[in-house]
Amino acid sequence: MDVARIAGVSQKTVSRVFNDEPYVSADVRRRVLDAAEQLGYRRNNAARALASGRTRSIGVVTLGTALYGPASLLMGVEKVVRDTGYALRVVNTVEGDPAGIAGAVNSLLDQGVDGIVVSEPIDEPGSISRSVDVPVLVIGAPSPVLSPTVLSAGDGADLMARTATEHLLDLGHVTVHHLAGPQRWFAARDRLAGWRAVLTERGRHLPPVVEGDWSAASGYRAGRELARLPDLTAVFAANDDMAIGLIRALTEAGLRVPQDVSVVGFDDIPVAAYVTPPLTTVRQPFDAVAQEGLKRLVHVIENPDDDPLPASQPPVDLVVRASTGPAPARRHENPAPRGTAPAPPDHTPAPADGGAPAHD
Amino acid sequence: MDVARIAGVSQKTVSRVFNDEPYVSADVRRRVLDAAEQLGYRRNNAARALASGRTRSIGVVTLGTALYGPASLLMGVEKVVRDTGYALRVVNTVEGDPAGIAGAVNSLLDQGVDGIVVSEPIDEPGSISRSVDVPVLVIGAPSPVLSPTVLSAGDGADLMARTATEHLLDLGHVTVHHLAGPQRWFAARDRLAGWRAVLTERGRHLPPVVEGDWSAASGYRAGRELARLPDLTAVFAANDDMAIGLIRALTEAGLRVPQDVSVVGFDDIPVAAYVTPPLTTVRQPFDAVAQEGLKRLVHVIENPDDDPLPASQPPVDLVVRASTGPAPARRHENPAPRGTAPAPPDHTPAPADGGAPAHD
DNA sequence: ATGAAAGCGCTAACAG
DNA sequence: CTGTTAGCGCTTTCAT
Repeated sequence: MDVARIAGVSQKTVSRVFNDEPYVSADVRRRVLDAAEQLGYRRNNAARALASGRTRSIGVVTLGTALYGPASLLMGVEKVVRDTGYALRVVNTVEGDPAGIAGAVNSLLDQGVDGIVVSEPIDEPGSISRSVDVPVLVIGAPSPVLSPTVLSAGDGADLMARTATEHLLDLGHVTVHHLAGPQRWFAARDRLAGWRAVLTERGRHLPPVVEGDWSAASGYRAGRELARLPDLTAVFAANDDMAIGLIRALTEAGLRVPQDVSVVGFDDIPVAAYVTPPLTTVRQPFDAVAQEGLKRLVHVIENPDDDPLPASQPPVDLVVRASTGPAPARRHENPAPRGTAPAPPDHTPAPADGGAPAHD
Repeated sequence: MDVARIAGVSQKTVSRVFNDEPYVSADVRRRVLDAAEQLGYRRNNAARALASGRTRSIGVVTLGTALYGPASLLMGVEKVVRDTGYALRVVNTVEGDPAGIAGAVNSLLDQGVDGIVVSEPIDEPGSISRSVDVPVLVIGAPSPVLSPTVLSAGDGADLMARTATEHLLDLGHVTVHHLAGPQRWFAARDRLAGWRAVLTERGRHLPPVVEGDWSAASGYRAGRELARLPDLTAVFAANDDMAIGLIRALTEAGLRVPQDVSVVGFDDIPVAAYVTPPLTTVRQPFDAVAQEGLKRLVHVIENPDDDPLPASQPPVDLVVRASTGPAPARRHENPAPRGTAPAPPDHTPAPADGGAPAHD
């Protein structure tokens, strides 16, 4: 190593300097740093990885979509990974890819990573638990792989769904319909489960579930169906995009939101406060989830023998805007003609703020 | 190497098998593969990289946002990188990070990559051209780094902006206002340039530019200002999120879209067809751009001596929906009271479809 | 068609 | 505080 020669020290000493190890005199450190600077020296990661057995990188398996949720999670993960000094390797799983999660995890293992993050995996039929030997953090799902250390994060979805449903019930709606996400996604299943639990607990009628694919287009299609239901007064949509498509379809069918039908979304995407009407929704704490999960993953990687750090539940954040309001007066017993505005019953509270965004 | 021993061959032969090199008899190949399978052998990438000097990985520098544009680009890049057998390393540049692009590129170089993709860089003051020794693909901007081989892709923004502006002018609007993106972004500057060029060419008045930060919230704020302008009849917004916030503000101010003011967005985000009114916008060909750019980057990496593959311009895709319509009759000379519906002049074409999504 | 020897650039383990 | 000796698992180069 040339740096060592120029600085007049051994290779090992150079190594010590660059790894911030103790026991290097200030003088020697200076000389090494100068020599390195002068030579434009940059240490070779491949060699480091080979010699030490650690790659100092973390792999993440994501869905190949630009959907707000997964994308936010990925950005959150990247930030923490970088902050902790690791490098990030990314592999997508494509829906319909036979290899699925297992294939993605495998390719990460081939590349060499010290830990793996599986973000919002979907339930691939073929992806049976392969066992891996590095710690794994699974976000928003039960673990699809076997590993000596499996951490999980972001599993508050069902509680958030409960809150959304309860909000609607508390406004006086007799029951709440659900526009679900694709049931191959755990995230979609959890939201459905939370919704169902609340309705069941309160002894409410469980209307049939309509399933979308997360897109506004699918929400629109579902909305055309739902608009025909005479007892429809409240819908909990599994994400904001579908809620927006749904609202468009309802509006076109002559139903007013929220006077005739209330709609709650999920995620709080950036435009949610600015669509018409501004969307009541449950904000997902993507950054917090990513950050906390990664901290724990890195801790396990670097202290394999310690007890894993405890997980914490982020608080549920229901953002009430203008797409939800009190149930229309006995609409299900005495259906007013669609598109007509029944005078709001005077004992119910006024709808939430009708215009300006609730936050920013 | 155990595989070699069990298969009864030399280490080198195992290497040949795994690299699909010629001159291995079918029999030997079988034995090696069996032995590897049996041992659960997986070749060590660090050692490969160390010995060969190639890491078989490509690094990408992205903005740390979940914005639809950057996120779509990243997903497109991931797909091609995976398809070509490379691994993907991701580093974000955070706005305000002093290290900026240069820092991100540096960390990628430290990690070891065979090529670098810089996606939609912003104009960091301090990030003066560092010279790097691997090929670089820059998407949507002039190159922020010096490299023996610099490729570029996705620079059709200015043409797309022209098309959006022309669409508005062709509808009879006297001039077009522009709600710009943050001018530190090249993407924002290109769109502004395209808009300005058209207006100038046609000898139209150039109204002052309002600058947002890509968010719906900033579009909303801009909309409140713009709503006060008596001659406002058409706005070209630099992205869809801002267009949505803008429309909300205009609507709240009593202006109808498109009867009083026409709005064109940029990107064609998935909800664009479902907001009210459905948004006329310019669709960005993110996947095509990523795919074509990466193909060329990989080609350069693997055939350093060949001529680089030629770039191609994707066609501009203006999606006309319901947020644009004919200019109101002489609104600037004889301003109708805000919020009133002037009867549409009968010689003008009807606005585009008012409801159902144009595509899916 | 296959093998032997050398070495990529670093860190681990131990000496001094 | 600093140096020596090995060797990580592969590819390279040259033999055979």
